[in-house]
Amino acid sequence: MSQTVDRALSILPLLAQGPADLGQVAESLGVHKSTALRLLRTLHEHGLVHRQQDQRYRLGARLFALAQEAVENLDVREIAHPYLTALNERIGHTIHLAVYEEGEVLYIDKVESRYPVRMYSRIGRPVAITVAAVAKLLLADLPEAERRAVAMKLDYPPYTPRSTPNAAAFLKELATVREQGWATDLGGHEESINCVGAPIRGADGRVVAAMSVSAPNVVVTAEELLTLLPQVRRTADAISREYSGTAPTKDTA
Amino acid sequence: MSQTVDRALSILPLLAQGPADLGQVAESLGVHKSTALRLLRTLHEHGLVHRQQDQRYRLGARLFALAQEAVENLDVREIAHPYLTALNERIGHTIHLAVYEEGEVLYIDKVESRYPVRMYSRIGRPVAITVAAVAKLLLADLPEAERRAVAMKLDYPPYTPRSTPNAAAFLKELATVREQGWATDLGGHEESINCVGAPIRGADGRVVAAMSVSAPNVVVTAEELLTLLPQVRRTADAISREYSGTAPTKDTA
DNA sequence: AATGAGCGTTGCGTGATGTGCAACATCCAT
DNA sequence: ATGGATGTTGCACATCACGCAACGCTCATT
Repeated sequence: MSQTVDRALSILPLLAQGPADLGQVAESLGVHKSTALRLLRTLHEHGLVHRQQDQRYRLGARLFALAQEAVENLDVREIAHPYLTALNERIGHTIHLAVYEEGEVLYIDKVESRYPVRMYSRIGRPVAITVAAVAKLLLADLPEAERRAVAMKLDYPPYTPRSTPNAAAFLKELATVREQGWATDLGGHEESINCVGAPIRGADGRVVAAMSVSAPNVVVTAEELLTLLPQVRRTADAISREYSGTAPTKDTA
Repeated sequence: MSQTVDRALSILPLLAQGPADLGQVAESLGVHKSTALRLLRTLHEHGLVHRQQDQRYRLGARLFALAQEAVENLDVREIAHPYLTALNERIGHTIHLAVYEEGEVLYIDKVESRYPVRMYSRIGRPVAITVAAVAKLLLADLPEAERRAVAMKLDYPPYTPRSTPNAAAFLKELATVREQGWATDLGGHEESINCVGAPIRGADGRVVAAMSVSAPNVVVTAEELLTLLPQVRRTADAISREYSGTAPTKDTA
């Protein structure tokens, strides 16, 4: 890996948190100001970084454009969206769509309870990977080796008493999820929130995305939420069929 | 400018056009394959590029996550404020900045006529949503469905004879505003006060905020106030550019 | 005004670091 | 089996990125 590029790219997440001046960037990277300046200039020339008139640096328009392209390349999202809104109109609760990439699980779409808007709320944020239903679905489908590797190097924050406590429990849960073909998160992230989720599969049977329905238990109990599971699975299957081409392929090749 | 970083960043727009394999990347950059490999690896480690099953490279979802995080941490108010005070110093009248949130329109900044001091008189308070210029601008940009839903469940208080009387009239007004890209409130809230406003847009073109200039018609007539429209729009556009990270400065090219 | 602190910027000598090469590893089609 | 196309590795060279130190600038303080 290239040191220079590595440093330059490390600036991006830094600036994503908010504007920063040259000194702050240099300090965060642990390099001399002149070095940071050169890196920032290069990023600036490519439009990834923008300089506001107080001279502080921010992420630039080019990065937003690239992000747009990147998400357009995730064609699962495009295909799934109408199904998600349709399901949302029937059952009303919040619906998430997530993908696994490079050790992370990311929300790539969200349909808010009630309104079909607010699409850009928490989309893009990494998921609470050890507890979320969608995360379990995505990780459960990884090859044994990678699954173990990922599970081992995760942290297991005790969000609630029902959070997944450690790697062993997580792997066991993943095995269950893998077998039954659906997943839940019953108060594992926030005490009062329950989720049920189902996988979306590509033509080769591999899980390419996962969707879930979330609701606070003041609105529906966990048991009631589970009665929605068939609808969630049917929706996920419908998306899978369209994504992998119209033919309702069954067996994993 | 750093050559290595420059080359690495040049890969991103390349991949934005679609997936590419190592050879194609190397050729496009005019470098040896091994060099391209190292750059791609570094990008990969930062999650900016993703390797799909056929080993070709494409843009990574991390880009999306970064952009998302960046916009969440962006503060329109902070960015807009210097522009608002600058405009205020030129034209003197009261200037408002407002955003839409959860069915409401809220003032988030205000520069008082005459004094460039920030007065937190009504900041944070909901706007007279059926008549204010900023409210029209913000609601006009909502998706059709939500716009109708909001318009329907609003009250239409007859502040003055010129107030918006009902949902139908309001929706018609919103259509006009949407089309022309600016809005007015001519005595719709208080008989003697007129406003002209313009939208502030984010990188994706969506309206993230709206600004307006207000003046009592004992100081300037409605016609005179309208002559300020170009300045208001220019200011709003400048804020939009700054907000979305579009570089206004051009020198070394 | 004068002083100084803080910040961004510049030019430069040094050597760490990125570079291309060539050989190797895989895979697939012939 | 054989060849070609593609991704990967290790290495010697010199390019290119590094930190330093000095400069210019703005702003606040005296």
